[in-house]
Amino acid sequence: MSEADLLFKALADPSRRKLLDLLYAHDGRTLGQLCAHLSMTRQAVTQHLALLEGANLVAVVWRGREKLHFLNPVPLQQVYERWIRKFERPRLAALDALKKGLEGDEP
Amino acid sequence: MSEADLLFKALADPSRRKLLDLLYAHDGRTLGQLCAHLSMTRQAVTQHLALLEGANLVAVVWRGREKLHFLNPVPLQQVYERWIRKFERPRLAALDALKKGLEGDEP
DNA sequence: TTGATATGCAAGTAATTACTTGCATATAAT
DNA sequence: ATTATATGCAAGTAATTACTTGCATATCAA
Repeated sequence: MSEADLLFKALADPSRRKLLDLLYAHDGRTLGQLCAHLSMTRQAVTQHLALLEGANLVAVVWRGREKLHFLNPVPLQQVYERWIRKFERPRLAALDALKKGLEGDEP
Repeated sequence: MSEADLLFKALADPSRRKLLDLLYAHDGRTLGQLCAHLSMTRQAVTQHLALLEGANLVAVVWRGREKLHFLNPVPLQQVYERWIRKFERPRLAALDALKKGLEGDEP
């Protein structure tokens, strides 16, 4: 699976986006701390986090028996480069023209 | 379903992202033209496009029996505002510190 | 008006995804 | 040592998603 696929799939779920927000608000949380904010089992959260790790959006450090989670914003920058910046503005002129009834193929 | 949910779900599928790319390369294509680039049935493509429309990423205009598809980049800008800009850089300092063995909770 | 083209609608199947339950292991606290 | 805490692993279920097949409708061309 491509890097972009992993990324977009990771972002596709509201719970996973919430996890990113939680880490944004306070980086380095343990699994247990993250679980406290979501109403699902610890396992479910673990699986969401695994996906985020797979997309390289979250990095992990063990401290004793605790697993600390850190946000990695780099892949999001790549989304911007590939998917946002590229699509910036100019568009929709053609649509407007059509809607105004020009309806043609010719200039 | 929230607007953001629709958006991220729409972007989660590679075929749908390909459709956006196709429209970026050449806006205003018909359904048939789009189908020619994907190896799945017309119905499948229709369903993908419906999702993109639902996320407001694609707008449609009928010309006779043809359905023309246009890219709308505005929602992508919103993704940027909410999900990229916000997460810009500073991060990961805490992680680096930990990895270097400071391992502490205190400043 | 007949036939071909462009598309829609609806129900079904197959694959994937989100989430759970149950048990196991390792670190920490007493 | 014993118990409690923090987490992992694995298999199962339920829901969702991607895609198909079959038939219907509307526009265009001859």
